Amino acid sequence: MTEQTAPVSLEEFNHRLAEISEAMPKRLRQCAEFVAQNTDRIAVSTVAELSAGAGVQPSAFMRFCQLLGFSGFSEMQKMFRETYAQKWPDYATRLENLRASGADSPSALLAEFVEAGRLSLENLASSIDAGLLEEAVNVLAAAPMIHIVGFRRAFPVASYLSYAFEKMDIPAVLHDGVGKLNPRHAIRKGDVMIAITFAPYSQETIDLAAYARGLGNPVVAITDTMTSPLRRIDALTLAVSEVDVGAFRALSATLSLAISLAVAIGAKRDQAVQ
Amino acid sequence: MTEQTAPVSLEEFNHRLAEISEAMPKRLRQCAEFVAQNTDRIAVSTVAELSAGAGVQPSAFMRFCQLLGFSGFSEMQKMFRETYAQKWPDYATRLENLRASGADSPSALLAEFVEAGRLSLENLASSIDAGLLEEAVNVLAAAPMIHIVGFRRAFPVASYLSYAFEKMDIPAVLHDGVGKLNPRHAIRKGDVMIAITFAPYSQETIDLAAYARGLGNPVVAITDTMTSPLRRIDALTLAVSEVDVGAFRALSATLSLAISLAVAIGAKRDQAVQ
DNA sequence: CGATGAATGGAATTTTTATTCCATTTTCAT
DNA sequence: ATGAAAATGGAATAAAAATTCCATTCATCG
Repeated sequence: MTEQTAPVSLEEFNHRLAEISEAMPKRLRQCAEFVAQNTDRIAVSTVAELSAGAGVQPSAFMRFCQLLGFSGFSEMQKMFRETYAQKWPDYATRLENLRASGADSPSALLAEFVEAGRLSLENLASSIDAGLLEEAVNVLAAAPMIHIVGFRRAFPVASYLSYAFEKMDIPAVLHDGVGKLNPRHAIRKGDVMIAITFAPYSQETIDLAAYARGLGNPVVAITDTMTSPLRRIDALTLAVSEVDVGAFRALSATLSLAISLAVAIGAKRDQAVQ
Repeated sequence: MTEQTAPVSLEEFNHRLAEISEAMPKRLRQCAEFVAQNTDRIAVSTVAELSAGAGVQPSAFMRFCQLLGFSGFSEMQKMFRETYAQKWPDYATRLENLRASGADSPSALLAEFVEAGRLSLENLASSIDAGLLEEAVNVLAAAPMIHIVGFRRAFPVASYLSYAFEKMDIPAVLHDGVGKLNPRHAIRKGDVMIAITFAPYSQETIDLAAYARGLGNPVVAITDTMTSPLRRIDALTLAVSEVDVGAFRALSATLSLAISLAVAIGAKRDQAVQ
């Protein structure tokens, strides 16, 4: 009376999982959640390991397998082991495969961007000036209000920072240019600004940063080179260089820097409060 | 008196195998032969299966494992399973250590995020379904208009896509929720939507995607697991899992996927025009 | 052509892992 | 609140797999 369907492929499996995982009791949903996020481990793990990962008892995991239509864990694992061969190759091989799938196929492109991202991250880690970064964190952690500005390619970074600050209850405004309002009046003396811009530098960002600097406020710049125009206004400059793919440039390194900055500021503030 | 070396990586393993397989007795050479040709099965097979495949007795296979320097088959298999599995398990621990050792300086944090970003990119490369990706590109390249929706943590991704499409002169609208206008009327039959959301999934995104789907329009989802609610509305789901640092999660992999998608769409459209 | 030591096959044993069962707790409708 | 049904945890049991052991075979050398 248990089985209705027994998924025979990954797609079927995922489909079924999505289909029924809503209507599951707590523990079983935990299993679904964990499995969805760690599908690749099923083939090489034991019930004990997986159930521990999901934070449930082995017996619960067992029931989960049965709910999906398998007779038990072994049968489910068997399905994954059979489809395992393709997933096996390691990162390098896999990247090769993606590349090989046709010069300008989406997957080949993805492989390029992944590689570029990894290189950018490496660069970032080795080129960042720890002293400058720490100084920026200190200045920002002490700020009564943080203003964030960044347009065009820098806007995703700005909005991500804004999101992170909101999550951590750190007062921050994102100057997003909506409605072409003049945002300058929101900037008070003592506030700190994070200005983000890359070549070709957007004038609005530079202007706003210059204005803030004119008030004597500190400005932290996230930009692409040390010779960026933000340098001229004496901003605390954090330089990130992204490796590009053809004419395109991703944001992996920049965003990693941004999130680190945000979390470090959050940590610092918490310390200060205690 | 058994062990001399115990290989700890695939390279070491292959090396050792080549090194000693010359001087092996018949049955053990059969094992070596078979293993060299079916390395990928080791992680997911039993001694019985492998020995049968090699045409020898389980006990012979056992001796083969020991000759290679392992205590037995289990130890050898463990090596293969670990090589395969993604490396995040000890992440929480590492962060603990970081905190404990007082090394939660901004640069240490940055190092963590960089590492997490690199792992996420690796995972992305090895988990993406090339077929699905291509399908998504095809659907989007043919769209008269692309609608992009993503809030909160997904918003940077959405805005980045919007920027990329603008650069490439691809008609696209970013539904940014400004002014709480009801954006549904902008969606026409035949348009395609890119919906981006991560747990905890934002209702607005799901609703809008469901609405578009209700019109019969295709929806491409960028989300975190295969069990995401977007799956339910039968969206073309591209799953990306980001490795997180403590409670925080960057966007390296997601953005790389997004930019690849955008550029691939641009390329495809250019082709079509010519 | 034997004697000796390495190699082998297969069964016995041990260990690990999956699965079931049931007492207890939680949830929910009444 | 109260009882019925569903869900859960944990231990008991069954099954499967790994490992060892030893009698037998095979190759080698005097």
